[in-house]
Amino acid sequence: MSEVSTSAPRGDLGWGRRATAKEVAALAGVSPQTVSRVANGLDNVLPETRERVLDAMARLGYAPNAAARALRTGRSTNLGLIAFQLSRTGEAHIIDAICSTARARGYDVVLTTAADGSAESLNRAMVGARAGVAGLVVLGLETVAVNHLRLPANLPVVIADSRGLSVPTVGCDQAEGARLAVEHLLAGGARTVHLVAGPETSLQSRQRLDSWCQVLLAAGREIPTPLHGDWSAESGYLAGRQLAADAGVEAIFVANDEMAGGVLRALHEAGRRIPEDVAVVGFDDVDAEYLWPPLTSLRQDFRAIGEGLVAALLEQVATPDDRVVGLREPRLIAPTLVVRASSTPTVVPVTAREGRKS
Amino acid sequence: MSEVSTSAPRGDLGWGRRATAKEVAALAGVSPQTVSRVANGLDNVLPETRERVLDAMARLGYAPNAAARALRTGRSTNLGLIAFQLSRTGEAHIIDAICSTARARGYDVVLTTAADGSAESLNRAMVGARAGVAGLVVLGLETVAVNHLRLPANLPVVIADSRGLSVPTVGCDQAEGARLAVEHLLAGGARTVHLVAGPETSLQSRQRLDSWCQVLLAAGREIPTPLHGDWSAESGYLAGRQLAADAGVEAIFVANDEMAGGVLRALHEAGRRIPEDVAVVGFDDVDAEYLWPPLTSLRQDFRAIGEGLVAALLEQVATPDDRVVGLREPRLIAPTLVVRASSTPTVVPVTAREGRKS
DNA sequence: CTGAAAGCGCTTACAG
DNA sequence: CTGAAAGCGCTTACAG
Repeated sequence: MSEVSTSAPRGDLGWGRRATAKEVAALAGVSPQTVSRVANGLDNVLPETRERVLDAMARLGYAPNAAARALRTGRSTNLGLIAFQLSRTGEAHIIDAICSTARARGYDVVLTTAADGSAESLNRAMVGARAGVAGLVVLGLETVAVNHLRLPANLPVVIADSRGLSVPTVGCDQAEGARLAVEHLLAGGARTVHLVAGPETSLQSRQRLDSWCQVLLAAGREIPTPLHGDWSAESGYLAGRQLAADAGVEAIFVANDEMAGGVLRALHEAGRRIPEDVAVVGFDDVDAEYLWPPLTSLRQDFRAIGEGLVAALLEQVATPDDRVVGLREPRLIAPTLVVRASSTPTVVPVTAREGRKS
Repeated sequence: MSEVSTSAPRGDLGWGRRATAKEVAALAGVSPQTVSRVANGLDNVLPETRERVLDAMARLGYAPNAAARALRTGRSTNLGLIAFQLSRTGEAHIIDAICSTARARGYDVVLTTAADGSAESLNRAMVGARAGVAGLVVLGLETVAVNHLRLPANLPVVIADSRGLSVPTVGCDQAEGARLAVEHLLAGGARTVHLVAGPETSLQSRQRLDSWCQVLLAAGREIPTPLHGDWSAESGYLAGRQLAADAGVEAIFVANDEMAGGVLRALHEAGRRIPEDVAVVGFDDVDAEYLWPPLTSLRQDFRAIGEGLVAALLEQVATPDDRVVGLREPRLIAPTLVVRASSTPTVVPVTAREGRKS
């Protein structure tokens, strides 16, 4: 570990020292509040004056002190975002959408990661995150025990994919997704559909499971015992090995794509043909297209979910008092079924067959 | 879209209104700075007094106003984080590590997403992000034109995976990774190794390419024309189809796992056996284990990279003046080769063969 | 169109 | 161990 330590001053001031409006004012020969007007883009400034101020700002590298502004106005331009397992499937996509939407609306996003999706973990994260933010977006609620969630008082909050909480919610229509998956597999000729669900404590998993169950019931099919994974590919693999050992399994609905990847591997290893012997459908449509065979999956509109969350939150923020304007039906965004080769032998990418049409 | 709009007041105050130290002080019968002492955990407070204050804080739900504190102390507890394509492979893992490390050190992370990895895009993001943060972590620099990067003056900055910039750097040892990949494939018997690189403008891709080239050169092997993807699975698929059409291709090093997924699909579709006909190695080791066949890949220690970035940044922040203490050799974190079935026919998961040992 | 005054909530010396 | 005073940098009325 050889470390060449050199000094390379970047100016006369220490790190934290930055030009103030007062200094800009002095340089431009105006008062501080004229600087403020220019900084905030107000139009009651003589063009010539504005020029002088802008020039002085540029020369001093001025940027308004966010803390002072927040203190004075009482408004924060920070939105708290609580998430966990960013690397998991859809979470990163939603965060991406939240960030760009927030920025477009003039807000910064303060990201706090929770240890897991339990109520305790999220509560802890919310305590840390609530200071100095205009509102809170909570992602990754993974618990059925939503009543253990302690929401900060006096702060707008939206929670993705929750239910039964008195806060606005935006999320995927899990039930609709599961319905599409099961009906697609039944339409493909399977007598029934096996399920690899998420953790039993997961709200989302529960919703997908309930819907799966209802659709099978409505169709008068046998309802197999669902298996539970933890959303990881490995857990899907383990579940897949169980299902691969059962010759009666004709179709599997897997509650997310990562687990579906594991299921596919287990089926390959057992020599089961996909989809001829077993048809598989995943959920999320992340990386599904380049699994082998390409995985039929439910595409979530993560961008719409992220945008919807920010919109619902800012609606609250804009409300002068503390009425929960958004206490309403959850806003559900329907996923769409993207059919690929893992569930139908006839679906073959056209590009892949060029030059050797059968 | 039926929306039930109900009012549900959560207290007498509007959203933004929170208890102040003054109010806590009045309730506890002390002065505001005693409240401040308690809030900051100073020990020069009589235990009995502390109790009264803590009680009052709890009753009013007091939390110090972050903006006021930041303004007064001149210190920010925010770290700016600039990233793009959070959903891409390793980025989310690094961000996760950065968040938890930052929080453990008492900092919040303000996340800004850039449109892409170009110098212009990152410059724009930095302008927005530099206000009110103690320092900046820049992720996702994807341009070879690092000299177009305009770093904010008077602000500590660390950039992941950069080179030739006068700021501290922590990143993956790309050259070492590529070396391991190529040598592994050559050791497997391939006459040479084809490359599916990232974009030509990517610094990381360039480093992997250079190393690939050098290792082949040193081994006296033919150097095939590298193909360039854009890191996406689809671009890997397109490159894979070209390579699959060439019967001379025996081994492929793909610069990330997503593209490798596309390459595998193209090889499957062309009927090439993996690894008997073509051996494949990816990079990042994200989701590699559950591709089919399981993909040999270079595992990056994303957590170490994230922690290293925060550590390097806070080292700067702690420096009283603006010397760049960390202007040193980049801190490189070596990836490790995880060998799986995509590169060696002998590697078969033990668990998968239970009960039918050949 | 521009400026003097006041204050957001906190913490840092300084007294006692 | 506790409190009165001052000020961080900005913006919001209010004058002119």
